[in-house]
Formats: sequence, C-alpha cells, structure tokens
Amino acid sequence: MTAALRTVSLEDVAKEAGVSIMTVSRAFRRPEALSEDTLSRVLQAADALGYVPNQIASGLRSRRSQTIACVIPTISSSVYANVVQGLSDAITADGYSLVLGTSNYGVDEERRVMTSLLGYRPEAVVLAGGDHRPELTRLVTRLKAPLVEIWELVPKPLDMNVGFSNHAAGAAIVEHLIRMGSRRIALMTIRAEHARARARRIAYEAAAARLGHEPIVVTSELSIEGGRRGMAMLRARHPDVDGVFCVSDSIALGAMLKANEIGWSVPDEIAIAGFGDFDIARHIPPGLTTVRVPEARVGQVAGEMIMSRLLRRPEGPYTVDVGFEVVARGSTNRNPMKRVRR
Amino acid sequence: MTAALRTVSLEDVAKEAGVSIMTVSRAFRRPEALSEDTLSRVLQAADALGYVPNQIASGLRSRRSQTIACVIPTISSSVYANVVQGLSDAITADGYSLVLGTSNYGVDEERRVMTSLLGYRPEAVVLAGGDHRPELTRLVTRLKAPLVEIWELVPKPLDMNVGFSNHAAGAAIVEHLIRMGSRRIALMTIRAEHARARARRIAYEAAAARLGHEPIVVTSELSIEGGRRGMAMLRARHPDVDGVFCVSDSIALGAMLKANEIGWSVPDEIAIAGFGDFDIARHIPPGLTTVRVPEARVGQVAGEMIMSRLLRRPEGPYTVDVGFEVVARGSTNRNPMKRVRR
DNA sequence: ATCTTCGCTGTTATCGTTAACAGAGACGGC
DNA sequence: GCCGTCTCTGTTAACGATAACAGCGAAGAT
Repeated sequence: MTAALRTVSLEDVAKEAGVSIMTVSRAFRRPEALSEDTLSRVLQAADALGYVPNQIASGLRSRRSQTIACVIPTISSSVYANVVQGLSDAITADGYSLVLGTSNYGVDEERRVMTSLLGYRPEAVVLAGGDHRPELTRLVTRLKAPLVEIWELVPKPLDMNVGFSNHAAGAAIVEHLIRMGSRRIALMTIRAEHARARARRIAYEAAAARLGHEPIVVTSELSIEGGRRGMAMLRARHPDVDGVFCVSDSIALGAMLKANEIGWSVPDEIAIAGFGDFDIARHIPPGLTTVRVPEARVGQVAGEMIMSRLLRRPEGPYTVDVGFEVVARGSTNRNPMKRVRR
Repeated sequence: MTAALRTVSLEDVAKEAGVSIMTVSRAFRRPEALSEDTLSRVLQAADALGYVPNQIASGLRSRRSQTIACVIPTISSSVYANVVQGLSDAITADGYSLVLGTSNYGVDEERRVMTSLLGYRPEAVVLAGGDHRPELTRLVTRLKAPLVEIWELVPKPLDMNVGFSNHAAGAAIVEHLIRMGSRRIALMTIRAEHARARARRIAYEAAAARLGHEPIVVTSELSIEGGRRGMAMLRARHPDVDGVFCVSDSIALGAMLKANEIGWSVPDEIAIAGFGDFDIARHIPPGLTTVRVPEARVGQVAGEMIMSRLLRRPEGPYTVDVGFEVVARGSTNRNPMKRVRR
C-alpha cells in the first residue's frame, strides 16, 4: 500500500511568505482583496513550493466540489465520446472538472455507478436518456442540484433536458425515403432495443401504415457485420422491399456493402438510409443518406446550462432541442436529375 | 447561485440508528468489525435516509481520494475513447473513479488541465505519450503517486508505461508492403506530426533507404477527405509508386476511395496500408491492410498496474508492451494465390 | 480632535470523515 | 477470584481549506 504523502498546503505557503493562511487562501480566490505587495509575495512563495489548491478540503468546507458527475452508456461510441467532449470543454473554462462513469446501457449499472459518483458531491449531474431506476431518480432529485438528461428529448424530464427527438428524426428519414420514391420500406434495428431505437421504430411503423403495408422489421447487431447479416436476411425474406431505414450508420454501411456484393442495386432497386452521419457516410460510394445530430453541441449546451445555473442567472431554458438534419446523399437518390450531396 | 445543500451525513444515520458516528463509519468500511445486530440496524437506517458516503470528507481525512486523474489529447477519437473505457472498467471495481481532462494535443494545455486535476489529489495519474512540460513532470513526480504514460512506449518513462512501439509497428507494416511486392513506397502522413506519427515516419524512411529510393512523403489532414486529397497529390507527383503507407486508417480509407475513383487499381497498381484497424477497414472492399493495437487493453493494463500498486503487492512490471498486429487484407494482396483475410 | 469609513490582514470555528486510542463487558485460564 | 484477551463500541483530534467576524491603521468627515 502506497503511503499517502502530504502535499504542499496553505500553511506551508503561509510560512514561506510570512503571512497567515487566510491571506494565502485569498490570494487564489479573491486576489483583488490583497495589497499588491502581499499578493506578489504570496504568489511567488506558492510558485516556488509548487502549491496546488486542495479541492478536497475546499470542497468540504465550502460545499462546492467544482465537480460535475456524468454517466453515459459507453465512451467507446463516437456519439457519447463527442457529447462528453463538448460537455468537458464547456465546464473546464469555469474551473469545473468531469467525473465520468459508464453504465454499459444498463439502468442498474447506471444507478450503481452514479450513486458511487454522488460520493464526490458533484454540483451537477448529467445522465443519458430518460430511463432511470426510481432509486436513482429519488437520490438525484433530492440533491437539488442542476440535473441534465442528455441525448434524447424525454417526455417528462426530471429537470433540464438537451437532445433531439428520435421520433421526429425517424419520421423525417422515412419521409425522405418515401419522397425519393420508396413504397415498401423495411426497418433494420438492433435486438435489445433501447428507448432511442424504439422511438425511431414507432415513427417507422406509422409511416409503414401510411404506405399501406405491414411493418417489415429485421433485427441484427449494432455493427457493420450486423448490417451485412441483416441485409442478407432482408434479401431472403423480403426481396420486394425498395427501401430500408437502418437505425445506425454502422448497420447501414454493412447493408450497403452487402447489397453491393449480392448485386442489389443501391439506390435503384433499394434505397438505404442510416443514422448518425459517421465520417465514412459521405465518402462511401454512392454516399449514405443519414441523419446528422450535433453531438458535441448536446454536451456543450448541457454544460452551459449547468454553469449558467451554478454561477450566473438563476434561470434559463429547461429543455433545448438541438435538432437534427437529414443529409440526403446517393444511397436514396432515385432521381437522376438531382445531384448527390457531398 | 444555487444554495449548497446539506446531504445526509454519518451523524444523521447515527442518530437514526441510535449509535455513534464511528459505528456508522465502520458499517461501511469494516462491516466485519460490528456485531450482526448493530450492522443491520445501521445499514437499514442508512438505506432509509439514502445515505451516500461523502468521499470528499473521507478523502480529506484519510488522504485517499479514490480518484485517478487522466489527461488525454481528445475523447473524440475512438483510440483514446477505447483506452479510457478500458481504464475506467479496470478501476471502478475497486471503487475508484476517473477524473478526466483533455489537452487537445497541446503540452501547455496538458500541463494546465492536469495541474487543475491535481487539486483533487488523485491517487494516481495517467498521461498520454511521453512528451510533457517540465513543470508538469516535476509536479507529478513529486506526488510519489503511481504514474502511467500510455499509448506509446517512451524511451525514458517517468514511472510506468503501457503501450506499443510506433517504430516497430511502422517498420512491420512497411516490411509487409515490401514482402507483398511493393518496391517504391510512399508515406502519407499529417501536417503537424506528433511523436507517434514521427516514429512511424522514421521507420518508413529506413525502409525506403533499404529499397534504394528517396523518401516520398505526402502530407495531408487526419481525415478521409485528407486521404483523398493526399492520394490525388500522390498520383500527380509520384505516379510511379506502387505502395503507400498511411499513418491512419482514415487517411488510408480516403486514399482507397480516391484510387478507386481515378482508376488507380488497388492492390495491383498500388498497395495501400493503414493504421488503427477501424471497424470499416475489414469491410471496405477489397479490405484494408492495417495495424491493430489493443486499445482498450492499454487502458485496462494501466488501470491494473495502478490498482496493483495502490492496493496489492507493492511492485509489478513498470513497462508493458501490449504489442500490435499487422492485419493483412486485400489492399496489399498482390498475390492472387493468397486469400484475403476478413 | 473625535468619529466613521475603508482597506487590509488575522482569528476562530467548522465542513464530514477517519486514525488512534480508550473503555466496557464477556469469557476463559489458572 | 484475578487477570489477560478478545469483541465491540465510543471519544478525541485531526485532515486543509473557507465563512464569518474581528482588529487595526490610515484617510476622510464633521
């Protein structure tokens, strides 16, 4: 067991500078309250000793941990990685730090991890989505701290909410498929559907009903390989479809590659749409039509709303819809007159 | 300014259970030291009140923050996202949490951010790479806390080091190109070269010398679009090359797509190799030859080494080479006899 | 000349927890 | 019956910072 070593404290700096510890404390927190002479002497002493203010002691006494707790499903997904990046950038300027946990898409794990993070007495809490264990809901609402649910717009936010409507996005992309000429559209989704995928499915089902056909749903895994398999299944079971909405770009990419292999012509025989606008989507011929969500902006707005509540005006918007954009590319471009968007 | 509210403390639980606060503290930290009866009474009271141990107070008194500070260049890169995921997974089991910061590839920003994180008195520190500001080096070494430099193997680690050799990986992939028949090989790299890309370039230059030609270097941006541009430049300036090593899969993908567009046949006229083994690399026809690094494992091993030093046996290995793997696929498969690896 | 105000610095108590030690019974050995 | 040992619980004093207030000159007001 490594011995826990003492680091430089206010007292050490105070001795070095020949002042009281309170004066040193003020040198960092309210420098304008000190005389120029004292201030420079203190800062010089602090610098010489390599003093770094102890946030733990400060947090205990002042009840301000300068910390924000965030639990997301996973970091290994560019979606959440970008959200976290935006969040982190938005709060560091004000001296706040991010304490991060991952739930691996499980509500029990989310509760466990966030409960443990609450031990650090974060001044604000960020959770993904709107589906949480009631025990966790009780715990975080009782904190009376700013709380943001991110990524999807939820029906009844606990406090603040930043994201976009998966239902609207699903409806928009299926609408796009229809407008481009598809009349029999399938949905390719994932086995264990979470709230996000479910909302997209519901929008799809409504559209299928309007087209006058039963929903055609293929389930697979969330990967390129999953998309390939899904496409093979679709070809075998429903060769009559002329459009497919994949709930993720990974799946759509796999579907597109598989279609190419088996000679199912995209977009002439089958149009393909994805979700996420991954980097590759615009580059893979003939270009993948998809939905783009401003990921980093979700985190950034969440961070700004939190900091606004913590430091500035007490009130602001509680729900922000960051929107989405249907990016039309070649994979749905049935009309040879229209140019492919790059 | 939000009022900082009091949360449930040991004292509240102690009153509720009719014991001293020390007994409550022990119920969480050394439950075996209490009688069964007392323990259950305390736990029940804690549960009823929704008590979450205050890590800040605990950390202050015990000098153990249960926190590990980590600064990486960016989270918006699957590489670091995976490393962080592995690290996070490895430490949460022991009750530790990750405090995360990003440097955006700048050593000054790295120093600034890590210094701020040191305020939380982390029990261990994780930094990316081996290039740090001397002020930061002084600060973190003086902590006497476990310190891990991750991702690349560095010549003189400050303490522990987990990663792989970019030089060896670069040499291996160029060697593979040569073995597959390339005789005039170009390097496609990025403008602002960091230590990683530089090590790969040096390996490349040695190989070019062995082949008996001057280094042929094209610089571009780290993106698919950058790869496309790079490939166009290469075609214009060096149409005689028959192989290209791209320092990233993004670039290699762009290069491959561009080659396809301009009718430069891959792999027959030009072999292409990338770096990173992104998901798409195996799926894009004819399959992209690349280097696979066990990203999550880097984080996991770093986490295990730290926990080992903090909680268990005092000593273990100081440097771990997680290695890499050249994944041979169609983009370098000049020999029609050999099957493409999927 | 005295009072008030202001700018600057110091003193005291406290945040919630744990390290260290102290004490009260129970229990068994001799 | 005395003493040591063991099990369980409680008391006291920190950890390093800050909130709140106190003090003390100097300058300005009356």
